[in-house]
Amino acid sequence: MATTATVEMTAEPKYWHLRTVLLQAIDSEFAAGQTLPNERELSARFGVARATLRQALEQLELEGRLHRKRGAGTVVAGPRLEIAMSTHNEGWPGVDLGDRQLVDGTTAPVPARIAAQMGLRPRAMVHRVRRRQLSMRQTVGIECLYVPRAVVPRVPELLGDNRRAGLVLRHLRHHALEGMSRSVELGVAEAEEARLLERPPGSAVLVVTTAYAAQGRTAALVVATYRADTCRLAFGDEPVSVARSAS
Amino acid sequence: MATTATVEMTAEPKYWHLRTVLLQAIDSEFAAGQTLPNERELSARFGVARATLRQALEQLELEGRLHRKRGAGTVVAGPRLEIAMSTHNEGWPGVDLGDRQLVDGTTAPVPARIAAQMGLRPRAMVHRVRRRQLSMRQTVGIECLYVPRAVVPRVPELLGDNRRAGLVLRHLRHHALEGMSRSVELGVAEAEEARLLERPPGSAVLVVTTAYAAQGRTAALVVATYRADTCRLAFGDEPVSVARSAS
DNA sequence: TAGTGGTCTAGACCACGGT
DNA sequence: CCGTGGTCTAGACCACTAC
Repeated sequence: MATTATVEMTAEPKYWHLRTVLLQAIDSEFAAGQTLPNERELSARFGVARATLRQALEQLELEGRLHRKRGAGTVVAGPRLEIAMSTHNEGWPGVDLGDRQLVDGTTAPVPARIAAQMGLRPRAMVHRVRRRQLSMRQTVGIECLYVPRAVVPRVPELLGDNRRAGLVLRHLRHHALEGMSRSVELGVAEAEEARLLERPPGSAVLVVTTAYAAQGRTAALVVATYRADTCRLAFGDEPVSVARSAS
Repeated sequence: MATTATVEMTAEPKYWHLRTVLLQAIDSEFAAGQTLPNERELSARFGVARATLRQALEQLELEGRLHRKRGAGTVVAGPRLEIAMSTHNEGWPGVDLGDRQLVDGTTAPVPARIAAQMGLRPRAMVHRVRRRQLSMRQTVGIECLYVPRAVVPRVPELLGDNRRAGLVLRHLRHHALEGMSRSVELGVAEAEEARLLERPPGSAVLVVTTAYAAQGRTAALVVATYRADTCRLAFGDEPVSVARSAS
C-alpha cells in the first residue's frame, strides 16, 4: 500500500489484479474497522481510472472484505458473523446472543411467488409476520413467516406479540407436522428489504426458504434473508467446534 | 420491449429502474434460452449509456436471471437447479440425476485457510481430492475433500479411483464420527475454480463447508463450491415436495 | 471476419455523512 | 459545509464466439 505500484498489463484484467493487490494489503496492513484511503486517491496511486478501481472494490465488497458507505468511506470488514440455522428451533424461536424484533404483521392476499411455493390459490389470504434478526448489535437478516388464514384463523394475536409467531410454529409442529424442507440460494435485496438490512438495493443476500408440511400441504413458509457480505449460515446438526473462519 | 421506453428520472437510479423494466420484459416476453438484443442496441433503445445498461444486466446476472457470454450474447436463464445437500450422503456419494467426475487428487502441505479450519499445524500434509459435480449435463459445482495424511495414510488409493473418496468418508463415518457441522456462505470463484465452473473470475459462488469430527478433531473437511447463479441448495431433511421455484 | 460482451478511460454531477 | 462514495456519460479498444 505504501508503494506507488503501477498495475502491470498481464493476461488478467487490471481490476482483478488490483483486487488481489488490495486483498493482500488489507490482510497485511489493515485491521478490521480501519478506513481505506478514498477512491480518488487510490485510483491515482495505482494509476488507473476511478471506475477500474471501483470494480476491484465492488468485488471485495461482494466477498464481504470491505464495507463502503456513501458519505463516510471504505472500511475493512471483520470476519463474518455465524448465524445458527439449527434444525430444532427452525430459526424462529430466540437463540444465542442475537435476538429478534418484530417488524410488522399483516393479513393480505398471498404474493404470487409465495402462492406458487405453498401451493395456494392465487387470491388466498395469508398472515405475514416479519422479524428483524440481530447479531452483535446489527441487523443481519429479515425473517418473513407466511401462514394461510385457512390454517390459523386467529388473526390479531399474530400481530400483537413478538412471541406469538413462535407459538404458531410450535403449535403446527405438535399437531401435524410431517416434515420440513429448506433451501438456500443467492438473491438481491429489493427496495424495502434493502432498507431493513441497511444496505443499498441490489445487494447480495442469502435467501433461506423453509417449508413446513402438514397434512400433505405446506402449512407455513419462512423466507429468511441474510446479508451475504456479513453472514455465514451454520447448519451444524451437532455443535462440532470448528475454528472461526480464517478471515 | 417493443416500446422505445425512455427511462424517467425518479428517485431511484436509472440502472435500477432499468433492471425492473428488463425483469418484466424477460418474464413476459421472453422464454428461457432466448437471446436478448445486444447491449449497444438495448442502451440505444432505452436512451442510456451502455455502461448504465450493463449495470442493470449485471444485477440480473447476479440474480441468475440472465447468462451472458462474451462473443455469444445475453440469454434468458431457466429456473435454478436444485442441488440436494442431504444429511445422509453428505453430498459425496453419488446422487440422483447429477453425477460426479474426478478432477484430480494430490497430497501436499495444507493451505493456510484449511489448516485453520481443521486445526492442523501449518505444514501438515493433507490429501486433497477434487470432484466436479454435474447436473443436467452442466458443471454446477466443485467439491474439494481434505483429509490429513495422519488420519488416512494410504495415499495412492485416493488418487486413482473416483469412488475411493466416498469410501474414505464412509470409513470415517463408521469408525469414530462424532458429528458433522456445515456452513454456507457467499464467495467468489478465483482463477482455477472459475475455470472449472466455466465462469469468469469473480463470479458469485455458494461455498458449503462441511467438517467431519472424530476423536475431538476434524478428520475431514469438504469445501463445495456451487455456481450461485444457477443453483439452489436443498437441505430438506425429508423430501417434502415444494413446488419448483417460481422462476 | 463480423458481432458480441468485457475492459478501460477521463471526465461530470449527485446524494449522503459527518463536522 | 466539505469529503465521501454513487451514478452516469460517450467514447475507445480488446477478447472471444460463431459463422
